[in-house]
Amino acid sequence: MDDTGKTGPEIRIPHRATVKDVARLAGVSPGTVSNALSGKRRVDEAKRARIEAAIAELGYIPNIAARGIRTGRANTIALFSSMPTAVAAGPSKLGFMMEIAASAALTALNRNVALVLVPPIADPAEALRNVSFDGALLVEPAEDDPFLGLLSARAIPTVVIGAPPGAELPHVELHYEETARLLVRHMLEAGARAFPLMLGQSRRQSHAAFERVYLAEMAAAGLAPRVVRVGEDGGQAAAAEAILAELSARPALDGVLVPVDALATGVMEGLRAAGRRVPQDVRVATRYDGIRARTETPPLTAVDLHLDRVSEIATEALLDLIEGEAPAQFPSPPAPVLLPRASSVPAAGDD
Amino acid sequence: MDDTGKTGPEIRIPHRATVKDVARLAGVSPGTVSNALSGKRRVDEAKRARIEAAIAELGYIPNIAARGIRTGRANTIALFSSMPTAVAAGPSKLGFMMEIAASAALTALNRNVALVLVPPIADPAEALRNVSFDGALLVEPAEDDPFLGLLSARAIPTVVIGAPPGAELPHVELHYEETARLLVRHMLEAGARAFPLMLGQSRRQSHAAFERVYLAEMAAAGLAPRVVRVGEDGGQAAAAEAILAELSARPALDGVLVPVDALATGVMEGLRAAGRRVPQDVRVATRYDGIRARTETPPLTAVDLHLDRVSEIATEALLDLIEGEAPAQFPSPPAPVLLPRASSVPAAGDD
DNA sequence: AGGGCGCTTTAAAACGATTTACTGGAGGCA
DNA sequence: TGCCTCCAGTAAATCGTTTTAAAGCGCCCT
Repeated sequence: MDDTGKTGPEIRIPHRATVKDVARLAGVSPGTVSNALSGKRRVDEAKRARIEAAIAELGYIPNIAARGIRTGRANTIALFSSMPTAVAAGPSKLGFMMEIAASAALTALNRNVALVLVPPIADPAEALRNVSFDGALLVEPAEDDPFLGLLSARAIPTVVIGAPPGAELPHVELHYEETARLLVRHMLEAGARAFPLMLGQSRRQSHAAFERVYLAEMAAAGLAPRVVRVGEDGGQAAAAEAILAELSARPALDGVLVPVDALATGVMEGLRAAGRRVPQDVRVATRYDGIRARTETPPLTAVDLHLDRVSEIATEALLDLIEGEAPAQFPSPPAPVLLPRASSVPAAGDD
Repeated sequence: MDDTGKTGPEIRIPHRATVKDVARLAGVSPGTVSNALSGKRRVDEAKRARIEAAIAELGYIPNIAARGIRTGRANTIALFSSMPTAVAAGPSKLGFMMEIAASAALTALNRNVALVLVPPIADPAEALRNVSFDGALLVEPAEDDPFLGLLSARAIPTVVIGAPPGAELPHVELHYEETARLLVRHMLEAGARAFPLMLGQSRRQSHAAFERVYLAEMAAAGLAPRVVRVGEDGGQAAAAEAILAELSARPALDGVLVPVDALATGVMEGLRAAGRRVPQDVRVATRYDGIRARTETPPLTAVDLHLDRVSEIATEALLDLIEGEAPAQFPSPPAPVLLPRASSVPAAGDD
């Protein structure tokens, strides 16, 4: 350390009060203060009053780290996203994750637990090393999700939002099949007859469910199915390219069902480039009703997934789990609701 | 504790490895392991290798709470929002805060620090008691912000986004005046002559700056200014009511400048109810280019504040501050950019 | 009166890391 | 060779809290 100047905080730090200070001032032992605070054991009413007074006078705030070392609790839960940043962060950096985060943070804090945000970074193990938490909320993990392995290897309580690969973990449904059914049937009702399903390449339950339902419904309607897979890392641009290729191979295309909203943006871009009109020539629908769906021109038909409620349920469940309560059955979130918009429903005057 | 059943986790917890275990396996003392890990002192190359091996074999992860108790660091920063929930959370629970949160979380984690989200709750002191952090990011605090007092009383390093009341704290500019000037001049250029400025009632720097600039620019243009204040707690509904009252008192109104986006939504609602067309009869513009501005019909003219970059700068500054670096001058974020939209710019065919 | 019971209180151990203070050995210099 | 310095290593102290084990006290019952 060099000597060129008085660097660093020379400010007199007010020696944040400890439980010892409180005990001394109240004339009791530290153990008693602890008991008064936690309510784990009876403490004499008069003493309790003196303790309260001392706490107020000193402005005492318990040191959470110190408590954590003894109790093994961090009073913190983590929210992980493993989606590739091109999709999760995207141009607007909002969406899915953040909608869940806001609701989870509020729910957790109401139970005196803080929520930490763990964005997708290069090395997942690195994240684990720098953040301490009692449990994790995992959003729509892929089959080979890097966090999933780490979390279960460490036996960290985890609640999945969506459906866990393997169905081993407690999870809160996002009603994949029902959502898929809503959208496929809507496309059919909107008059689409030759519409591919465009999915990301990562192995996710939601993709599999969409594919399953799509194939079944198309078969039932006597139509030829077609599934297109796009590398999610490429994001929007890859989707635009893919839809152009698709158009030249199958010019009769009259719709696209593209669940991932970032890819939907790309599809719209591609359609515009190819001179196809939405919705007159091609119907488009996506899943998540986020900023992308709403601000496209025209706005995209999507589904209200009730993410705030889902997140709330998942957070409550995780906190129960951490406290050792049996996971029991989670309340099922409200059913998804279709939000028909101009991208699939021609307005009266359109042709 | 009752005895009705084998409750609690009987699962054999794998005894998470500690520094002692690592030391024993590597044949050194715990202190040496600590030094190897932190790099604070030289350690023999051969020993270091054995330690690395032991760590890998045991899957050792340092206990952050234990470290924190000794070093006084939590390796965590908090993001506070004190905005009333009716505005900050609103129907979509997205927006401003979350956009900042996403960017801050990423920046922090790149420096091995976690970000915790502290939503506005009833009792701010309660929040402080349950979350431990080394520093705080405070977004656009009001004059009498409840967190502000608590944070400075505890001498917690804080960086304000926006401008701090009293200019005491380090902060990152949101260019209030420049933003206000962009918008007022745009309204004038768009042909508005009788347009009130609608503000929330809370005492914020941004409101004050908007008012100052608005009054000056109107005076320069020889126009009569008019400032309307609306209780933010009422949110959207209050704004709708206010604009209706304004319309009946001043039927000549031909524009509204309403910086808070939740209030802007209310204004649009009120204008629709009154049968005024936007933008033909009334020009409308707001500040934050969030989901509300983009999804209104017509979409609202707004300003790109570069929140992601602002948040990144603020987070870096806070981390430096925590590490004792002189705050120095923060890099100034990019200048705000006007985003003219249909709410203030009549399309070619409109009349 | 004395033993036993139940309750609150306290002193001390424990949690898992970092930091301090000391030790022993290697090497340099006279 | 003898002395001094420097360096890496270890044992022990330390951080602030909770928890354990033991002690103290009052009271009832016989």
